[in-house]
Amino acid sequence: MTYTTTEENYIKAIYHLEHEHESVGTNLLSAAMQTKPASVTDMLKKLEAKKLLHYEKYRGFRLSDQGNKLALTIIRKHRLWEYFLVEKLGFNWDEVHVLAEQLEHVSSEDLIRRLDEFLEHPAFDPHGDPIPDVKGKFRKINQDNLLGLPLKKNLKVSAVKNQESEMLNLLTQYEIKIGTQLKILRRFAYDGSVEIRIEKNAATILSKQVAQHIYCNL
Amino acid sequence: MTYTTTEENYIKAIYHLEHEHESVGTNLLSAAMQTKPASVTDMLKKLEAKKLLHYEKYRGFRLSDQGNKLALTIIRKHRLWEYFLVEKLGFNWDEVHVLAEQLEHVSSEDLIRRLDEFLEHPAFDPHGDPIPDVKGKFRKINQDNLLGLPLKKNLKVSAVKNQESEMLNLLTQYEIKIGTQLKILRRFAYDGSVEIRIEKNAATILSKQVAQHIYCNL
DNA sequence: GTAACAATTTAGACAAATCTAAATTAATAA
DNA sequence: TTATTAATTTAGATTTGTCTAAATTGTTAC
Repeated sequence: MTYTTTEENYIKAIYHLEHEHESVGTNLLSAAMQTKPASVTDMLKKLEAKKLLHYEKYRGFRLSDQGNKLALTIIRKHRLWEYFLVEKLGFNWDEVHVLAEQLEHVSSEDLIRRLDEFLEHPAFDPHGDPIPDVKGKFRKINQDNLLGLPLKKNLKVSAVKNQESEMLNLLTQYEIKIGTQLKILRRFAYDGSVEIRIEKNAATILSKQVAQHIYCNL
Repeated sequence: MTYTTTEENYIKAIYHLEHEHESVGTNLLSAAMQTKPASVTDMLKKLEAKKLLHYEKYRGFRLSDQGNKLALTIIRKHRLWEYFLVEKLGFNWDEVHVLAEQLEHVSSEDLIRRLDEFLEHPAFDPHGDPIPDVKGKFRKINQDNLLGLPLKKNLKVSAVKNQESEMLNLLTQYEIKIGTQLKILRRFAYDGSVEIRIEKNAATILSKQVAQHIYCNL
């Protein structure tokens, strides 16, 4: 079975939404896909016909096993390409997401197998997200964001869960990247901002919006 | 200006046909694109509107300067990816054409610039075809096929101008690749076949169909 | 329990790239 | 030069993914 780029993008979006929200509906999906709810309904029917999801009209939908598997292979391709772009071609980590969105739809199992080998089977992409293996398995890591982690502990940044250039640029400004050592000094209830010390530098305050996307290992 | 994958494929096909035939028409192009002549006419109008070619109905068409430039950037991308697939990922030269057809449509000047750098500016792809530089310039080489080259001279294979897997497989069988040394012993007028000696091996006879696609430097 | 509202779906239309069948133009051959 | 043939184009339809506007279903507040 082969799938169009659009179909693949829907499947990927549904996968991510299912992991970020406990309930996913037509409206939420249409926002994520930047289309209208009516268009989503049309596509849901098509994806159900292809057995990529379970769907009952007006009641909801969720990925089938097959859909889940497809999502993982797309995510695997995306993250391998991101790793390639940063490690081999020297891109900055904030430039690669858009490119990987194109490359992830190139269809060839053989290509991905060889790319994975060439890159020596990386386990994490440049943003710290785990790369699924051929079977869709990936390392589960215990991580939380700066809003939930304990104070005064030595932490190491393990992931950044927002791929927008503006966000990643800001992090470069703060000198925060994957692997950066930091300590949470305190939280301000008023606006949810977080004071941290990065390595041995002076303390800085991160807004809640920024802090919630920075993850460290427990 | 951005172009759809289909538009790019038309432009690339027209470029190649213009270099292989002195006259290119709707029928020839439709055969190359595996579509019907009527579809070609529709696309010609669209490409003219985008100023990629000059077109007068019933009279003919040819690439404009802009179209020519676009063709060269697509060919550049295609050949760089082929080089990458063979040299870095270890593909055989007969497997890469189809993959490169997908990769060539990934749009990012930056990506190609970096890929070119990573590969250390290769001048020829794995089939011996020259890779255009950023400005669309490429090394002109004096080469001819085994039907036109002189007898009894030491020759070196510089290109194979047929990317079908069956053809390239056959060459592997004969142990012919880019750089192979050979000598033409004689030609048989009856069927156009050519007797050659490859390196120090026993003599073999190649059919006309095969011989015409093997090119050597003069 | 039902009225109001929100979420979702249907109906009908459109652009891109294609098709078939019919019409038109150009080339050629007598 | 004109008739025939070949090449090309037009007309009208189809598929994919999208849209708007209207209808339907489900949920929630009273």
